Amino acid sequence: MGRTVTKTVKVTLAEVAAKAGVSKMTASRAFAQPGAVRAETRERVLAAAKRLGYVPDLIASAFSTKTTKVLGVVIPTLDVSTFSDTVRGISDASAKAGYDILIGQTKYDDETEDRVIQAFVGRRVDGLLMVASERQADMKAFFRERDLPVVQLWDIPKQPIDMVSGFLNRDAGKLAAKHVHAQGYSSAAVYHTDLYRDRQQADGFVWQAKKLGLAQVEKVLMPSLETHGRVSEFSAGHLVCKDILGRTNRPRAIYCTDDSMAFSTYFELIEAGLRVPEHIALCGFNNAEYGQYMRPQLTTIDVDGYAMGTKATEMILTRLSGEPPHSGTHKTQLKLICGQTT
Amino acid sequence: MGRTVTKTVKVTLAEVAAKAGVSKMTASRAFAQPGAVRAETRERVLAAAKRLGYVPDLIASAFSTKTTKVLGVVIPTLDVSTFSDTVRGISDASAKAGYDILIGQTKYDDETEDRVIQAFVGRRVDGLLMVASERQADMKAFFRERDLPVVQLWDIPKQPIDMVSGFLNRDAGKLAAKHVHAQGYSSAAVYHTDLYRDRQQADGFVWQAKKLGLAQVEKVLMPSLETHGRVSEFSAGHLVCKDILGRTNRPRAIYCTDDSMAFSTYFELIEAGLRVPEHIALCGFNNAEYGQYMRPQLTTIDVDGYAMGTKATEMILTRLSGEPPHSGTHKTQLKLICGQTT
DNA sequence: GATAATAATGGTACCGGTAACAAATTTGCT
DNA sequence: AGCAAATTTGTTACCGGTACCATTATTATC
Repeated sequence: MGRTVTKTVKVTLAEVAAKAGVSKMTASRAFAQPGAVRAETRERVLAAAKRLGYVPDLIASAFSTKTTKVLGVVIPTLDVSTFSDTVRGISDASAKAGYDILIGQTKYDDETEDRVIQAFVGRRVDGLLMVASERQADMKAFFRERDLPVVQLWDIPKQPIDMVSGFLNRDAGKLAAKHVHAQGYSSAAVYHTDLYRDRQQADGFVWQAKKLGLAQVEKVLMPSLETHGRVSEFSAGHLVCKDILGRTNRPRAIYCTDDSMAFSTYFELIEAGLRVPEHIALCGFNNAEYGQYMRPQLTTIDVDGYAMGTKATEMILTRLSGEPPHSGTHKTQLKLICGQTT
Repeated sequence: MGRTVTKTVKVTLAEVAAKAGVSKMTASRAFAQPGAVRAETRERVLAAAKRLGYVPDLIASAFSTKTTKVLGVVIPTLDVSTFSDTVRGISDASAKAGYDILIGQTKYDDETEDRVIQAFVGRRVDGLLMVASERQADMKAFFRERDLPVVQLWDIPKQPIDMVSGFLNRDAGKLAAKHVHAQGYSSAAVYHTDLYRDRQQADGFVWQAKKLGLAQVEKVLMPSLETHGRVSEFSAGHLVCKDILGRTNRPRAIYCTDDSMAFSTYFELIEAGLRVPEHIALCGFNNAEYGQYMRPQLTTIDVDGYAMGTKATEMILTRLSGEPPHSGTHKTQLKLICGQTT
């Protein structure tokens, strides 16, 4: 009983065509344009393909058609859950349309970002979805020359590269401030990181709070939260609490530019003997799931990251289909989720 | 005033070569094998490339070399944070080696899984990293034929397809049971979902608990936690608590096969007037960050998902480099993190 | 039944790199 | 200087699909 080593190294379309007794071209059409081939012929080709275990070479196809059916997703980091819903939205929407996605991290580093973008362009992605970074104007020409559709996410830049699916981070800060004011708190502080988006939120918060006449408003920049190469805003809670306790006149309400920061701050405050919201009110950002299941439920700002992702993908796909997109900018709605911490 | 449309459609290597006054081949080598070209020539080529804005076509390169420098990552879902550390590990390790990653979701559906794998194979990925699913034996031949390295993650299947970077889910359950026993609790229950990995953990937990002589051990399967297409184990807390309260003889300790379940259960229990761990001890799984920053700190089992990802990637890369891999299976260490909920 | 219109199929070239080998140039050595 | 060895550069073919156009088979029309 001889062992049959099936070295089916790789089956090409030519072999399928030969087996089916048709030309390569007809075999190709049987897959790509089923309507352009007689039903009987098509079935013969498909049967042959199945029998031989043919898997079309998408690289060769991409090489020939100049279309990869791949989208590139550029995000700062996979560390935090901030972007996970967005990526999920992109993935779902892409999959539905038969596209695959390449994901690359910039690590908040310009050089790395360039490298990732360069790589994706080199891989001939059909479109690029990237979380907006501060430096974008100079890329505009680069993408336009290549006729590569781009959507920027998580911000609405003043000078967008191309399309946008995001929101104004200043608006998030403003929304938080409005809520703090509406709840009747007369002083507040916003704790934020050095990230562009967070700084924008902090600015918006202060601007709005002052406009509404809050007696005292502060903006507190957290030091770098990097611990052995990882950034975790959870670790900020300790610092936030320490800062608050160290103040002579404590803010009555605080806004943290991320739920993870608000979350850890909450427990630090409780441990320090302060009550939330009786002594200090607390508002986070991004509607993390844990915040909604903790008790008291965390007040936060919901960003529909999933919709932001699907919308962005749809914009790309619409552009690729040749139709003119309805609008180059899609604004994601922000929603304040009032929990029990304010 | 005529509008000058700069249609720099695409610069090819041939154009760069012409500009530099060398052959295509020499230009190619200037990039791929810098040592094989005279320094002066190389610089001339690189200068020409830069001047023309040349971006190498990685599709053409892949087509020619039969090597894409892309790895495929197949995970059940991007919904939950379970796999995010692993993906991050894969991404980091891949990027370091100059590889890019395609990510696809199976949605815990066999057909979808097949489609994703088929697509990745069609895209000629150099390697495949996939979270182990229950059905794998039949794929073995498929991948071997194509000489495609595969690593399965998050489990150590009895009949692995190829390489493995994971752990025995039964071991996680056992570890939890040992801890529960060591803490002196004499009865326990494990709450788990219908997922294969969770069932394995539950089995391990019961097995070990019984072996250690716990008076009473129960296994409780949670109903499907799907809500408008999304699975969230956070929503299980309510059910877990209700189940516990409904019992005549409550388990003294409970193990949830995911931190999100343990987390929401904790708050439900507290709200129901039970104290943790005085009335009921609680142990989760997967060392989610929020669990470590909440107070009381959640007892959990740490899986080094990041290392699992980097290790898996290294196994693939080693295989691709031609060296024989040290071992086909890498076992990720499990570690019990004792918080204050047990 | 003959011709025109339409549908189905086939032939050829090409996408942009690189492998493999050949040719030319430089270097080392007596 | 002269020749072998080593280095550098060039030539050709090819990877596996698909676009484009030519050809053949089928159907419709009078």
